[in-house]
Parts: sequence; C-alpha cells; structure tokens
Amino acid sequence: MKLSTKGRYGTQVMLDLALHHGKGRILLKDIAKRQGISESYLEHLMPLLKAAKLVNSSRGAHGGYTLAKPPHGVKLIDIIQALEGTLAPAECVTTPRVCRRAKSCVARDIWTEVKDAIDKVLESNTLQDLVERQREKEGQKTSMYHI
Amino acid sequence: MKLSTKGRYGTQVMLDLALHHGKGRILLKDIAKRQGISESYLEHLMPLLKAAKLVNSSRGAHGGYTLAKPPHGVKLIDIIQALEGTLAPAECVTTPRVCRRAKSCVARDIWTEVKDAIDKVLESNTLQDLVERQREKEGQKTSMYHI
DNA sequence: TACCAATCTGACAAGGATAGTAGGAAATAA
DNA sequence: TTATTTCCTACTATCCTTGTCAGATTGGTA
Repeated sequence: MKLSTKGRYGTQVMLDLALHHGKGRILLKDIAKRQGISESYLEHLMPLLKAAKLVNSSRGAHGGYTLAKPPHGVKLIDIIQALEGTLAPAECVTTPRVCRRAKSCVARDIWTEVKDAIDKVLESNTLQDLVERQREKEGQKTSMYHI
Repeated sequence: MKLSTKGRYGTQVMLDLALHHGKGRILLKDIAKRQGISESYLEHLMPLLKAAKLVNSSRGAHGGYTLAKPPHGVKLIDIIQALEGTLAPAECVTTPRVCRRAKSCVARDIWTEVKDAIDKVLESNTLQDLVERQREKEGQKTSMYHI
C-alpha cells in the first residue's frame, strides 16, 4: 500500500515551492534539479496541482510556478488529494456500490477507520509545518559543524 | 494507495474462520463460496497465512483450515503484515537506504507518521473485535425483522 | 516583427504488479 | 484404493506506473 510517485514527487515540489515562497516565480527545471526528479515527468503533475488551485503558473520568459496560497494555508491532504485522489485502503470505503456487501461488512468499517487515521495526519500538517521542520533540521546540521 | 486483494481477501478469510472458530476444520471451498472469492485464487494466500502461523491446515479427506490462535489473539496487523508486508506509504520509511536524502527528508517524517497511524488502528483491533461487530450488526438486522 | 524561454499537451513504450487460471502432486481418511 | 483436500508450479492477460519524446502554445524581450 504505497503512494505513487505522483503523491511523493508532488509533495517534494510543493515543499520546494514553500521553501522559496515570496521569492518570485520558480522554474520547474530548478525544482527538478534540486529534488533529483525528471523535469519532463514533473510536467505531468503540475497541471493537477494547478487544477486544484494549489499553484499558479505563468508561461514564457520569466515564467514559472508559485504557491497559490501561503504555506500555512496548504494542508498536505490537499496535495495528496489533488494527485492521488482519496487515500482509502479499499475502494468500498468511498464508493460503497463497488461491493454488494458493503453495508454489512465489518472489514469495511476497519478500512474506514484506517482512512480516517491517515486523513487526520495529513489534515493536521501544512506546508508551513514542513518548512519549519526542515529549517530546524538544517539548523541542527550547521550547529554541528560549529562545534 | 490501496490494499491489494491479498490483504482484503485474506482479512475476509480470517474473519470467516473466526466466525466458525471451535467448529472444526473449515473447507476453503466453503469460505470461497461464502465470501464470493475464487477458491483457486485463495489457495495462493493460504500458505502465507500458514507461514505466519495464523492458521493450521490439514490435507486430505476431512481436511481444512482452522485458526491457529483464538480470535482475540489475532490482531489485524498480523494478517496484513503476513499478506502485504509493512504498510508504509513510501518505501523509505522502512528502508531508508532507498533514498540518499532519507535522513534529512521531512516528507519522510510525515510518511512515518502516517504509517504509525495506520498501524495503531490495525494493532488495536483483533478478529474477536470483528466477530463482535459482525454479530452486533446481525443482531440489529434480525431485531428489525421482529418489529 | 523575430526569437527565445517556459509551460502545456498528447502519444507512446517499457516494465512490473495484480489477479487470476490450470494442472497436477502430495497427503489423509474411509 | 479411492475420494477428498491442501499444496505447488507454471502460465497468462490486463492494468498501472513511470517515465520519454516531440511538438504546440504562450509570453517577454530586442
């Protein structure tokens, strides 16, 4: 039960944009380089993030991407939802009609609890939280070099 | 991010065995019929459950399967672990070496939180809990007919 | 205008995973 | 010995993932 690269790469992209928030338009080329991901593959994810109104884009010279909202306004679940759809461990959770027995199925109740637990984590973390964690880690790293 | 049929079918099989616990050996054929799953496909899952010591089997006439432990002794995570392996949303959570940046990656911290949240749900539910939920639902159903 | 830089779009393909089916071997009870 | 049942191996069809590639479109600049 893994996320696809869409969800993972997309999160990296959004985090990269958050780290550069307020510094103007960011080139996908640069994000791809920093994150070590194929640019031409990322090109397929960006329209999804744009459709979800998570990023703004502009074409042409001096074009690039920016966050559509400040980092504290973007929950991780928004990103995952845009790229992977709903994160339920079984389809019957969100689409009961796929299984005739859905209503009376106790396994489905468990899969629903699992989905809720996942959602709770992704609801309660924003890009701002990630940015702060990252800066904290970087702070620890440099202070180590200062010993 | 879905469970495969292994995890889902396997849970149904284990629940079926739990519902018939104490009634002797259960035929896979009957489980398959009750749960509406191909028997020949289920045959592939059973060795995994056996290897994890969750079921006992005996071949030949009057053979069949039984739970290896009472229903309250089997956590759902045991079943899922046997059939799907660890439920982490990204491989780097359990195998950091797959990504050079794992140690400093804040996304990985989130994926770890997600994994822990999933585990917590599956740790805290046993087959006995499922059996009770099921009987409760069935009770409601029959009492409705009695109105 | 002409040109360049960047996003956007669609077609295509390799590879792997999933979800089975089929056939028979091995074990066990009657 | 026969019927029953689990067990094991091989095979296949289909779908999804993860890209690559080529070009269209848009916008800024000289």
